[in-house]
Order: sequence, then structure tokens, then C-alpha cells
Amino acid sequence: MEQMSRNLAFQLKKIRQQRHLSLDDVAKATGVSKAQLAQIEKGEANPTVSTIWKIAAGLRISFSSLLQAPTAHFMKYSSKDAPHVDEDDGRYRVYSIIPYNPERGWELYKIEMEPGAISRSEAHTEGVEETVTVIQGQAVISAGEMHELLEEGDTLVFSGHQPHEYKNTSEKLTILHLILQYK
Amino acid sequence: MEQMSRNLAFQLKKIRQQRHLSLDDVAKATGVSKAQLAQIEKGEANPTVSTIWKIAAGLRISFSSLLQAPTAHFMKYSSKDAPHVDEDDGRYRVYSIIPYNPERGWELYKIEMEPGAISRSEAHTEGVEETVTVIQGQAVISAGEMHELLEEGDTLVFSGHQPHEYKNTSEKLTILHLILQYK
DNA sequence: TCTTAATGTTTATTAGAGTATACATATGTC
DNA sequence: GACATATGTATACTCTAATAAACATTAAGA
Repeated sequence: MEQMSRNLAFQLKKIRQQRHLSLDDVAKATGVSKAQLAQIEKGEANPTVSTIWKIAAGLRISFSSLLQAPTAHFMKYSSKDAPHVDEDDGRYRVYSIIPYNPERGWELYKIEMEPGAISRSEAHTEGVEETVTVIQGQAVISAGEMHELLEEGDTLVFSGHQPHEYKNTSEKLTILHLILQYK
Repeated sequence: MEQMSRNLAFQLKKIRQQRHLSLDDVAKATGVSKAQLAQIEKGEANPTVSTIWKIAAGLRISFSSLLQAPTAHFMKYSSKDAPHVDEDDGRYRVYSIIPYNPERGWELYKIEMEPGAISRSEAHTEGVEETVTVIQGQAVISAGEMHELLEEGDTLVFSGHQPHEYKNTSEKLTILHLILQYK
């Protein structure tokens, strides 16, 4: 969320410096106050869309070039911090490893299923694709009329717009990685 | 500028209705208050980036799908209202027909040049492409080392990253259309 | 050295973004 | 018909985005 502010900060500063403009220059070109521009470049601002519009228009650039994430990141997500949700009386546990992010377009979950644990999902909104990999144990995945037994190392891709079901058919704890991709 | 608000209004409402969600549903999913969401959908709000982030993340959509302009427009720009700038003692007049817009990426000018009028431009920032069409009269366009005489109906495209010059070499008023395209 | 100009920073103020709450209006359903 | 639930609207309040102005800092010229 202040992800965005960081992107903006980075991109605006980059463009401004590439063009050898001062804050005053940009303020004049865009109609946004110098103080606000400085705040934005420091990532300490939460500008409104009209401010972003003014900056983009004044600088003759697109939104994407302003909101784009700078390329290389280096960011650790600890599975210890991952929030989790339980189903099936705690025998089916879902951990959010990488939360959804509008720039990325997908999210990653780890799922732990006790033997026999089961989870049913209604169809989600159109355009969701699920990619499940079995890290340990085995599971039967059903989606609509289709069924598939997955064992360690197997991966299944299917469209989430139909009701589907995950079931641990083994005698041990099953662990899955689930990627949800939104169109 | 409230162009943006309109886009947002349109796209948010569209997505919400496609998914059969109420304002309360969206408020719960995104963490943005119902009142604010209502304002946004009416185009009466000027949300901050963090609010847009929350909406996009909560609804699992990208920014572009929120900020995108709805397809068909129907918008008249009157040349009477066009602001204009003079150069060369008023003998070179520039009218902004379509102002720059971050979604569009280009702008359109009409230029009127009295006989003999001349205009020189420094190199603008990298990645600007100029497309000049002679509507009436004739003009010599120079860019860097290149020169070209354009007569009625002729069009020239050149890169604006070098110093360039427009000159009316005819005995009558010359009128140009100039499109500036930014990368 | 002193002055001037150009830059970014800090501060005080105001305008409005965002929230929470209460209100209005349906649409069932018993 | 009365009650409950779900939906969008309107209102009062808080917090902060945005501005304008003063300030600090540096560099350049005379």
C-alpha cells in the first residue's frame, strides 16, 4: 500500500532527474506544489488521483510510467508472519504467503491438510486460475466434473470459475502450494 | 482530471455489478468505507492512491482495470475555446486543440504562420515524435541537419529530440496541424 | 567578501478525503 | 400488515492531502 508511494517516489524522482528538472520546474509544469512533490519523492505522501493526473499530464507521461514498480526488488516474506485461516475444524489450514498485489496480479498460499481433511470452494469470479502443487503427501482435486489424484511433485492447473474441492486422501499431513492468478 | 474520477466511477460500478456485490460487500472486501465507495461511483470523489490500492487489492484487480477509460466517448473540442500562445511577435500562433492526456499519450495543435514567420524549438525530451501536416500554404521544416519543404496536404514525421524549426516560406497564411506523441 | 539566484526543506493553514453513524427505501416472509 | 433484512443515501466529524510562505543551503558572479 505504501508500496505505491514507493513506486511513485522512485519513478517521479527518476524522471525528474533524467530531465534535469528542479522541484520548482515540476511544480510549474504540473501545478502541484513543490512541498507536495518533495513529499511524494520521499515516499511520505499519499496523493490523490487528481494530483497524479496533474503530474502525469504536466510531464507528458502515462500513469503506468508513474505507478510502475521499479524493476529489482529484494523482499523477504516470512512464513512465520503469514496470516492463516482454518477450515474443517482446523484440519485444513490456509497460510497466505504472498498476499495479492494489484501490480503482480496473483497471490500464493500454503495449505496444510490433515489426513482426510477436505475443503470445498464455490465458484469464484470469472477469470481466476488455480495452480496447485503438492509439496508433501497427496491430494485429490476436483473441479466441476473433473477429478485428479496428485502426489508429491505433481501440479494441476484449473479454472476456478467452477465449484471445486481439495481432499487429502493419504495417511499423513499433506502440504500444497496454491497460486491464484486473476485476469 | 475529473476525467479520472469518471473512469473510476464507471469501472468500479461495472466490476461491482458484474460480480453482484453491494457497497457493503465491497467495503468489507476492501476496507474502504461504504460512503467513500458511493462517492467514487458517483464520480464525486478524488480518492488517494492508498484508497485505490485497497480497492484494487480487495477486488483482486489491476490498476489499469480501475483507471481505464470506458471505451466509447463522444466529446467535442471547440477550436474557439482553444487556448493559444504567440511567438515571433504574434505572427506565429499556436492553438492547443486537444490537450495532452495521460491516457492518450499525445496532443494536437493547430499552428498559424504569417508569411515569413518562423519558430525555433530546442530539442525536447527524448522520445517525442512530431507529425506535421500542412493544411494550407507551405512551410519548410528543419530538424537537425534535415530540411523539407511541405506543401498543402504534405505530412512530415520527425523526432523532436533535436533542435528544429518551422518557417512559412509562402506569401500567404500557412496553417499546420501538429501532433506531438510522447513515448 | 558580499550579493544574488537556484535549489530543497520546514512550517502553518486550509480544503477536502475518509470514516462512522444514522437515515431512507425497498424486498421479502412470517 | 408488521417485522426483518439488505441496499443505497445523507450528515457530522476527524484527519490529512495540498498549498503558500518562510527558511536553510549551496553555488556562482561581481
